[in-house]
Amino acid sequence: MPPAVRTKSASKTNAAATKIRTKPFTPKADRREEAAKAAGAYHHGALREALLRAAERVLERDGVQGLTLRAAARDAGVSHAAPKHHFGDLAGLLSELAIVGFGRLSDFMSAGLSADMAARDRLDAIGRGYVAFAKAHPALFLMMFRSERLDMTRPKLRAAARAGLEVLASALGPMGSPPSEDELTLAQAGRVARAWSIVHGFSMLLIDGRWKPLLALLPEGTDSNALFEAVILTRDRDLSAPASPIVQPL
Amino acid sequence: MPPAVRTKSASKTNAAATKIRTKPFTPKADRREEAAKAAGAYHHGALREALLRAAERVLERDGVQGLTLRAAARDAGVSHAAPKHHFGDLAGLLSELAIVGFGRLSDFMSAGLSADMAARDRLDAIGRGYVAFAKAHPALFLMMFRSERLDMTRPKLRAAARAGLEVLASALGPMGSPPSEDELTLAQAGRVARAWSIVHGFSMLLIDGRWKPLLALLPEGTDSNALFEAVILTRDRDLSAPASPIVQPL
DNA sequence: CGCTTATCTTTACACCGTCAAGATACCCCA
DNA sequence: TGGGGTATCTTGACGGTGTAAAGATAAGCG
Repeated sequence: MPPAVRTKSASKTNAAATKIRTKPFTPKADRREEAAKAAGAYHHGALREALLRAAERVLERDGVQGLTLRAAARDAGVSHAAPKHHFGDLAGLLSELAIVGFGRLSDFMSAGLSADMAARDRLDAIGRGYVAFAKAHPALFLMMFRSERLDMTRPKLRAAARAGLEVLASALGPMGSPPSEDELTLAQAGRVARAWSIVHGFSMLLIDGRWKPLLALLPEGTDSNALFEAVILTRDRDLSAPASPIVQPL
Repeated sequence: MPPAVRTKSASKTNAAATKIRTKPFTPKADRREEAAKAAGAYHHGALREALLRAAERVLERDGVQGLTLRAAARDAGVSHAAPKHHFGDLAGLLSELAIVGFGRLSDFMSAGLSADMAARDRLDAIGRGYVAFAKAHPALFLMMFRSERLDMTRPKLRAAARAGLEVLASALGPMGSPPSEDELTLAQAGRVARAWSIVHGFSMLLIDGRWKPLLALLPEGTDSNALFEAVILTRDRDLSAPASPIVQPL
């Protein structure tokens, strides 16, 4: 990897570099850790949460490549091996962060919903929320869908990832009840998969900058939001599904 | 990073580890480099192409995480810094590999086409090719859409990436001529973006294993191909576009 | 034949993840 | 009240990585 910019707070432990000292390390309590930490204590007290916040800061600052265990530890003001006790390894830290990310994604998806919306308006709103989340937190979004760096065996992560899918499916019809207790028709699954593919593919390509050539062919000033609205407008005409308002209020 | 498995060919230079030797290194010509290399020569002769092939082998063997400059050099049987001269840095190697990947993706997309197909059949065939490529070369596909590891300023890479988009767009109507010379209506762009989003999102989620929870709810034995066919079946009914057979034969 | 240049190796450095050992502080129970 | 056990955090080490610089070799060409 390239030297990984290290945008700030690099020279933090080299001041007074005497090796002999009574208190080891003196972790420089000026690092803003709200009040959860006991102001310079050897034991941090809330290092786990502090590391998660630090990891997210690093993610937003340096992107998905810049988020390393050591960078998160650095940003939290602790030693490079401190995360080990709380997260085990890098996949552990990323997985925990991905869990909170999926929660936030669900919030974005249901943010534009109101109880009196028609079924397809609900779907549109959820899709807009999905893309808005990807746009607001691109690095976090990418990280959430990089299975090779996550630990997908963690039940809480699997559950969090599945919850997002269910928010989406909830707008397309009853997805737990109809034929048998928990069997889906292929047509139902196709609609869910289509909806998810559209919003996910659009988001991925947006983050990766792949819409730029297309936007360049459009009238001056057309942005990605307008493009996504155009995608929505060319929607399926045949919601031949029940389309009944069985959708639970959410 | 974890020790990066290093599946084979690890003990290759430690035999006869005498530091004094007339011929340095003796790169062990048994590495199969077809005939392009002069059998153990100091100068490889075709190292650039050999490194690209080696990189692709590593990619298929160890995934997108396992592909490093040193791993590619190892697999090609040269020293770890050898790629520098040909590719500059890691982004250079990955970019060159991505270029051949985009070419192959285009081949997959047009593989199922025939001249007498209706417009929407062409679109379906192209989409199936897109997903088939992602399934056949998942690691390469992922790498092609990881802009942070690529060098998107390279004109050849930009052109290669754009070519894929144009194959897709060619099935949706004339995308270079209609209103002005090179302006697109928002509706046209919306159809292109929708089609690309669907196949790309489906592929990404497929590689990442995100369809498993959905497939588990479907009748026993339903695989991802069936799911994608279901996605296609719930297609747009309104191809209100010209739908004329202006599409060039390709 | 000898010089120039392209190609490849060697060495070195900073950063990475992870492990093992040690230091410290908290907690709980005697 | 104190003391031991344990959770937490630091230190140091190892092999991995990308990449820069310097040296060695071969190829090409006058």
